[in-house]
Amino acid sequence: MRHEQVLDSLGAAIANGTLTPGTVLRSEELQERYGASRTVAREVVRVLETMRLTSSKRRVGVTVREPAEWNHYDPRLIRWQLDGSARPAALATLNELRSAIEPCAARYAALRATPEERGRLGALGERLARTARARDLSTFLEFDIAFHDLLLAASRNPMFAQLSEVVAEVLTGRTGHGLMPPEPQPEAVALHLEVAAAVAAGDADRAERAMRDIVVQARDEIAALVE
Amino acid sequence: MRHEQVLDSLGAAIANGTLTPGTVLRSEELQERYGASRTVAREVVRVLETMRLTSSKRRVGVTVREPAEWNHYDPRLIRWQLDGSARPAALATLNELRSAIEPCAARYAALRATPEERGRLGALGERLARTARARDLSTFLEFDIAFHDLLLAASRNPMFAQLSEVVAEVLTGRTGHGLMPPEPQPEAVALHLEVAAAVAAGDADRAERAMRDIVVQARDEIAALVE
DNA sequence: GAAGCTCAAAAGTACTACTTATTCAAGATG
DNA sequence: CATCTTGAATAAGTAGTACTTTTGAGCTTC
Repeated sequence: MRHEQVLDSLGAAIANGTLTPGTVLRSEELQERYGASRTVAREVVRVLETMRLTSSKRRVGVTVREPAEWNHYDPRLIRWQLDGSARPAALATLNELRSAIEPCAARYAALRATPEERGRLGALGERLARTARARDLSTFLEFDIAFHDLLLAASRNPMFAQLSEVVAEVLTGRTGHGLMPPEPQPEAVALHLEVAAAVAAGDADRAERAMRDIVVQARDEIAALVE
Repeated sequence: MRHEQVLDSLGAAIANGTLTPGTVLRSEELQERYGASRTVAREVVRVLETMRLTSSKRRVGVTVREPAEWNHYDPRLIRWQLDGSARPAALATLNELRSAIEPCAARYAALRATPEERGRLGALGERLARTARARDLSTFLEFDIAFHDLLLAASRNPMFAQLSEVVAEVLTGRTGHGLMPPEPQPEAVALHLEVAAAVAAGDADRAERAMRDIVVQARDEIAALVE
């Protein structure tokens, strides 16, 4: 419990630049600052070290690394950035990642999904279309996330599958931030149905193309809002 | 030092399935097995926990998680898999990841690279072409890695940039495993030059297309060898 | 047989002592 | 005067002990 508190506090401080790269901390100093024991302080530093947020050297101390060295795929680091001042930049980065992965994931899903997954994907597409017509934005988002989550899982690539949280974050971040049109766009819904159909048919090229259209649309949408 | 030894040993055992998911370890047991102190054992477990390879619960012990839950982007886990029996599967997964990311990275590099980077990319392309003509496969690989590394960095997306090690691993894995033709393919070289030219010109679509052709070629090459 | 209580097991936390590596500087040596 | 050696101080690494908290399992009781 103490461990997590200290870790979150220190990690967030580093992730958001309160502690700038090159800053040196001594472990004794950390114990005092957070009123934690040596054990807790050491283990927290170990964790930060495995995330490559810091590096420890004898006789020097714990130094904060450059952002370029961080392990940017660590879920915790992503969370710290999204919850802090770096949120807009983090969302942009994650959106780019998502737009790179998903078309490829759709391709492999078309090749590897189980019959059951193909069925569920179609069903989700249908429900998506229905909630879109009803203009129920919050359940639309829910089904949208479920759709992309299932697709990533069906790609049978663990590294793709692991990005489901990232995709969920990007999708909710978009609606939550008032960056979405008041109702789901008909073309987007049609493209989701197209992806589901292509996966059902095992047509990799078609699935990839349709998903690429989806992420390109999202990309342009965001780019337009940055203007 | 002790810490790293124990971590590598235990981590590799989990990553390669010697310790199957669901296995329960007690920390005291680990101390004995590796002859390490309580401190070392605890910190190793902490690290494995942050990599989501294990989960610790009071009164139960340290249980090995399902592979689906692991943090597959952790460089250490990637290494353990590549160095173990899971190597072929890991290389396939990483190759898919790489083929998804690089076209997108090329796009953003075309939009965001510094003038200096654009120049260096062109120079690397030239050197690539020269070593290809000379059929110097090992220095060709070296420049190939440098080319992709620079491109990923120039994308200005930290999550893309971080995959440079992965790309390097995939490229060397391909040549090292005797999976490459005895000499670099002329089309691949031409495509690299095309990417460099598109980036230099700031033509995002063209850069993305050329890079997609490169990774598709690599994908088909590997798919053909699996047959 | 279900609800609740007790006990023990195992991780979590705290603290102390000792070891090792590394920096910095003073002093020796050329 | 420059350079190399040596040594002391420092801060992380490792080891070990003691205590706390949680929780699963068996037992009791109604």
